[in-house]
Amino acid sequence: MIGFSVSTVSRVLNGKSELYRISPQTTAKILNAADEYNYYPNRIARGLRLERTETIGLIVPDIANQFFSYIAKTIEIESRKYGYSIILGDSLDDSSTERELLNLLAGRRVDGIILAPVGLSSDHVTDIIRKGIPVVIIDRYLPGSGIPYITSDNYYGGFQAIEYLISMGHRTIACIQGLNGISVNTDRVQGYKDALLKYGIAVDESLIVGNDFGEENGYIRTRILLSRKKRPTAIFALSNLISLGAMRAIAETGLAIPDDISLVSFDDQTYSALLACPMTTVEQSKDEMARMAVNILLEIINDGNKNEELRNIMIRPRLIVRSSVKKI
Amino acid sequence: MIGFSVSTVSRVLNGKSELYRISPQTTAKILNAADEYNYYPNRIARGLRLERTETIGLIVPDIANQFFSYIAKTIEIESRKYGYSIILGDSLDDSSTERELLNLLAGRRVDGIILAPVGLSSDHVTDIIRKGIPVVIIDRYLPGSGIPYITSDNYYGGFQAIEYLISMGHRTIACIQGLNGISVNTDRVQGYKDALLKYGIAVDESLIVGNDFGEENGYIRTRILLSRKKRPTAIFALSNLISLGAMRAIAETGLAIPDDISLVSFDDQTYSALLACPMTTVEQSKDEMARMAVNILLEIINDGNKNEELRNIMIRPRLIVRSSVKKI
DNA sequence: TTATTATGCACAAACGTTTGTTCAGTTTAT
DNA sequence: ATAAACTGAACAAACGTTTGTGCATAATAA
Repeated sequence: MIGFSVSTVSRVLNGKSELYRISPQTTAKILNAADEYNYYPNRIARGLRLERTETIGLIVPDIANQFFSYIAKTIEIESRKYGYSIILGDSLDDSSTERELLNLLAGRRVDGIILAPVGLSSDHVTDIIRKGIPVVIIDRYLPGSGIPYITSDNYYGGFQAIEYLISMGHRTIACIQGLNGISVNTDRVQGYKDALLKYGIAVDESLIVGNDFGEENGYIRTRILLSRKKRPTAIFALSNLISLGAMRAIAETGLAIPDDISLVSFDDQTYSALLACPMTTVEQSKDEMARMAVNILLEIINDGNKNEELRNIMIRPRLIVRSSVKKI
Repeated sequence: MIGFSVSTVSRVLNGKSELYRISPQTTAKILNAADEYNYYPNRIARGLRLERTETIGLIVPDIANQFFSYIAKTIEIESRKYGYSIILGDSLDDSSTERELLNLLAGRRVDGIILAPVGLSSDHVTDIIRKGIPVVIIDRYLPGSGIPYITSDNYYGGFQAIEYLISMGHRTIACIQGLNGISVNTDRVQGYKDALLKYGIAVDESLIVGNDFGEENGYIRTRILLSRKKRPTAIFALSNLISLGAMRAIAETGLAIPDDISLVSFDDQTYSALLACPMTTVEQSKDEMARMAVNILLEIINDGNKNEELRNIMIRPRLIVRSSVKKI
């Protein structure tokens, strides 16, 4: 650069001047020169030497889904505070793509991975962890895997929603599920069932339908539900996409919310309050989930996660009552 | 690994067996071993040696905005096809954050950057390009900078929207702008003005308000517009966020769309059709924009962008007529 | 049989950092 | 005046690849 050895420059730029007894004059000269030439160290070389890339992999099933894009935003901002960058992967709600992304990120030597998993199995995830790359899971958890997670208390959310519907006089409440078997879904459905039971309402399994968190599932299942002889008075949609589909189906059938049918949805969205009928939703604290994910992951990266109690977190969601439920 | 030198392994794994006369037996052995031990080359070391990280930086003003998250999704998927990963940066609609991110990405030695710029100036971008990192700009363009861009034909979109409003009998049409001075905004407003002029309607500058693409701007400006003595019969909102804010303001004022006031918005959204009043929007082809951005960037990365005509692209938007405009 | 060519792989340098160690030159203590 | 301790910076190895080159051994040609 300007006559000093690279080692000296490196130490100065890393703030280790006095640790290695670099004179203040030299330090100043190097700092100035770095500034003047707009010099930024090559992070690739740095990563190779340090075996640490200051990079976090983020895998979500659908970044275009506002639930995940909102989380991604907070994760990016929070990570950057600590010098970490985000490598983004969209698993397209597909297990094999998720697997591919995990390997890709491992090859890129990310320091850790935040994963919103798509499928039911956790083998490919534990494979990655065995390679020494810490993973924390958000949104869902993989029971029995021992992988740290941050999720909403979905049982509580489901329970609250149904309790509210019951308090509004509803007795025939349909539930349009997401992917069966994953924790998010199971817990919400369990909350649904337990709330019904608490008020002495028998669970009608035929009212629990669907197997996908997407819009199409919401649409199709609602069409079918609406064509039943004994039509439910309310629908509990387990995702924002499902509720979007449900709304489309309801509108196409010529019915109105909440007059003809009531609707409660999981996941509050920017537009929830502005819909044809402002929607009553179960709001998950995405910000908190994202921030905790980053902080726990960094803790594991840096300290190996001795802090056992930080491994599994459930955040209580909140019912936002608007006007998509009719009192009957 | 299994008795062969690293160089041999490298050549085999890169498919250069016959080029370097590695015997089929050796090739097979190495391939098997790599598979068995689940070996993936260290992309950091690779990046250092190759001076090519197969990584693309993506900077957007707000990844939680569906417009950008949708684009990000397509960019990620399209890039991955070619072996590239995405490093995501959210500039928070803030110029200095954008600058910081550009330097960060340069330090991380991304092979190229796709940028949806926030501000008016292009100096910090040309700095990056001078460092040898290709940049392509999406959504907007920076006039005079010579930086390749892919954008919607915003003039056309604005023109179409207003022409439609006029055909529905509207004469007093307000326009809530985004950030003044940037191309997206200027072009849309120019389309607005020229359409009015074409039909002999004088442009009333006091009807062109606002200076931000966010929801808050839409809200405030609409509140003010609605309180005018001579209330406009229609509002043209230059972004989806602005229209969300406008809707909130209209609802709070106790008015209804389209009976009391008509609304046309830029940017079609998943929920546009499902709003209180299904919204008439100017849809931008985000998919196409994203895919072209990736392909043009890769072309520049690989061939240095000899192909001059691919540097500046305008994609025609499409007016989707729903029911947020009343015939008067 | 000997010279030539072909075959199959290993060697070593380089990419740009970080960091333990070395080593002059200078100051302090005896 | 000499030995000891300190000061300030350079040297060199290492991180895991890729790739030009070298070098045996085997196959072919003369």
